[in-house]
Amino acid sequence: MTADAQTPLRADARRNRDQIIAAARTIFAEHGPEIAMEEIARTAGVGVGTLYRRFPDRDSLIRAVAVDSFQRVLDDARAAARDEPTAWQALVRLLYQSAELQLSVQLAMQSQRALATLKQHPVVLALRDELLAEVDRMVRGAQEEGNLRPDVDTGDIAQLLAVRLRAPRMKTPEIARMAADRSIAIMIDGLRAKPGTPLPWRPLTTEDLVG
Amino acid sequence: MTADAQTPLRADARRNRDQIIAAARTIFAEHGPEIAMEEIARTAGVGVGTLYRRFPDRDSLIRAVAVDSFQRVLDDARAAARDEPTAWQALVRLLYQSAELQLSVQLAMQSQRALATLKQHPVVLALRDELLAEVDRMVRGAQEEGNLRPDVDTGDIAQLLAVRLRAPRMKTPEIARMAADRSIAIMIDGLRAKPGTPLPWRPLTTEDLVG
Amino acid sequence: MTADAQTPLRADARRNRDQIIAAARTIFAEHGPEIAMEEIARTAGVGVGTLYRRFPDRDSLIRAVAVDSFQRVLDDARAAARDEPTAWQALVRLLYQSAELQLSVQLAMQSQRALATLKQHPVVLALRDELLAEVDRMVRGAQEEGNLRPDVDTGDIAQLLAVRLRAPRMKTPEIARMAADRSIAIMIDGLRAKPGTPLPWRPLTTEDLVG
Amino acid sequence: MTADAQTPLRADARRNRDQIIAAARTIFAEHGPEIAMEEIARTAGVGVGTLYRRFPDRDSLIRAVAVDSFQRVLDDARAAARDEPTAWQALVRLLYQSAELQLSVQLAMQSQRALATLKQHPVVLALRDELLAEVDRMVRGAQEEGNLRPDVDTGDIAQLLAVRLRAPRMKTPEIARMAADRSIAIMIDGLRAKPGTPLPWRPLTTEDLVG
DNA sequence: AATGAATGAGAGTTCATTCAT
DNA sequence: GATGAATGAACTCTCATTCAT
Repeated sequence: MTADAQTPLRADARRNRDQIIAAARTIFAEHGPEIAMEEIARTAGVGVGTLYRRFPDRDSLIRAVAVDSFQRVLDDARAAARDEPTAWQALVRLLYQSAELQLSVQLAMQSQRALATLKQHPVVLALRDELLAEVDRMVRGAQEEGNLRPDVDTGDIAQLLAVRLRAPRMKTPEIARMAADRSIAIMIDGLRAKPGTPLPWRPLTTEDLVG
Repeated sequence: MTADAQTPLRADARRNRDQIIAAARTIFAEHGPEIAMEEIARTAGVGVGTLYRRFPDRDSLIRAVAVDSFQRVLDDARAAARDEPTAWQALVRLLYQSAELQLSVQLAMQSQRALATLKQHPVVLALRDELLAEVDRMVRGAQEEGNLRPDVDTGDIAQLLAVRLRAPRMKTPEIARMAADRSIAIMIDGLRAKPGTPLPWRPLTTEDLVG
Repeated sequence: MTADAQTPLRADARRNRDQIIAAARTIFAEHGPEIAMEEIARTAGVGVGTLYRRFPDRDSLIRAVAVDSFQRVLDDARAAARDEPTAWQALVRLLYQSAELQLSVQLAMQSQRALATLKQHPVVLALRDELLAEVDRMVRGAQEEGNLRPDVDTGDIAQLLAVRLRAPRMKTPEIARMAADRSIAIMIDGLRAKPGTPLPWRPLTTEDLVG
Repeated sequence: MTADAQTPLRADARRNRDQIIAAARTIFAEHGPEIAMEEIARTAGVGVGTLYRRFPDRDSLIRAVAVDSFQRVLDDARAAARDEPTAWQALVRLLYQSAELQLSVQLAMQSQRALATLKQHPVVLALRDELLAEVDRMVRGAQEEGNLRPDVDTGDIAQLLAVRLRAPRMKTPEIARMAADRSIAIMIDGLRAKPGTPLPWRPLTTEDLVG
């Protein structure tokens, strides 16, 4: 009944579901989460009726997209932790790869309603917590390695991760890519363990974020 | 200050106009530019009719808010350029003060429609260009001073300026303030003229932004 | 307080009132009686406030225009009765001159509301009755003269009078004029006392009209 | 029958569409083309949403009603041409039957906007032209028969046809019927080929009408 | 007394969601 | 199960009328 599959859907139903989520991802990213449901259905190549059979209301669809998206970031983070030689490098890679995160965060940012919706959803919260735990491990590791300045904490990193999502739609995708990479590089330089200036206030922890 | 003052409005009309823009600023920031017009009117303490007399449609109101907002950032930037001893310090101050910019950028980001609206509007475009010119001067100055790393350009700074708009609505305003200050501080450290790592690609210029 | 002047208005007020009625005549004829009040005020060269001071609501203005218009037709009818040598000629002249009647009848025809409004108004009703009485006299006279076929009555004439108002806006005003004159001429030929065919039903009297 | 049948509508949709047009016919005739859309929907027994799905805006509905109405008059005219022994009798019958035409003409007359709308619509224009062509044939035929006075042309007849639309809403439907029949009879007598008086100006042709 | 700004009820239109086919 | 038609609440915008200047 809800997005979280229980009975393993019939093959065609499964295909529909996937098409719908894919369409919603794209179209939410482009037009925000208030886009007409009919539009999403059309893009997915199904009727509205089918959309509503799968996702009983808009929030349900938003949640499904967010879960899907968070899951991908989490996978990225875990792959980075596994494959990179140092925690610092894993962190750097995660920051560079944060593009995917953009979607979920954008969803949340673009509308109060979407935000509220996601904050209610246990699956989304669980995934978010897992992601933060992963980043937390990297932060501690990188500080122990001496690569990450000691006066930051996970909350600070999360802030920076979120940067990627600003993307004031540049002239071309190439420029957008450059812009993102460069601003992350600047931030990474600012994160290295050879502080130019002490940071103001106090390190932000995971706790500070969890609203 | 406003976009199209022609006949100097009657005193009460003027007051209403200002209240409406103020209300729209707040409420756009909080709920995005699709919020019901009635809501804005109520917040401003006027009837919908009055709102519509002043701003014939939603776009017109969005434009007015954006102009008002851009004007303030521009004022900030000029004050910084005038009052600070070095271009670098002016730049740093502008980055810290960028909160105001948030609104206009958010407006543009939150909806495709708002973005399109603003890109059409000559006054908004003119203000944007003036602001970029101001930042451009600071960048050159700070590089000549040897305070700003030479491998960045105005486009890179504009990217960072836009960071402030992420604000995943922290637990409390105080934490939000801290978060903002700290991420800016990290970026500023990354900008100092003692690069840890060369930045990827090439410096982004004003040209790269003007889409 | 109502349209029917009591205290002889101040000269400028009087001028305003006349301008408003004149403007309303024109604009009602062109756009129907639902036209925005503001439009009428603008055309009359006064503010809405002034319009409302003179005519407390739309109905009141409609009534005033109708009275003004009926009065002119009545004047025409009386002049015809006075100046023409025979009743038949007076009738013919009235039919040709009926253009003015057009406005009031159009007013009534174009909207249910206007019709209801006018049917309520004693002054309008009185004028209408005086006009019908005048036509009635012509009809009897023309039948006694042997010029008008005996199997018609005043109601039939009133029907024909109303024809003038159809005017499906011809190509040019000249053609419109021609069209009106010719259809009236055809009808007049049909009215002459040398019937081609007996008319169906029975003569329509004034009574049949008064709804 | 309808303007733009593309996909053969589903049975229920078809039924709704017909009900809507029927309701609109009635209610436009009674209250003019500015009547609230909701009213039409209620009369048709559907929701506003359905009305708007079928006819995206008011103009679109007005056009559909006009097309439907014109089609009926055209059918009448053709039936008359086919069934009546002489062109004169066909013409007489058409004049008497012109009640149906009333609606379309009223629509056009009652509001500037409706008129403009119809003048744009190719289907309406085509039907109008076909109707005029039909009348044209009758006129020539009746003149050749010697039944119709030679100094009139199709434009004159069209004028008279339009008479039926005046109907200053008589006391009862019976009286309205009588009034219409009688004024047409008078006009027909005026049209017979034994002119009492030469008509003024010159015969009006189809060309004179096509504005 | 004249003006035009303010108001808010109401009309037009869209779209999330339900339901008949 | 899929589809798209129907529904009506919600929102945008207009305009008759009132009221402060």
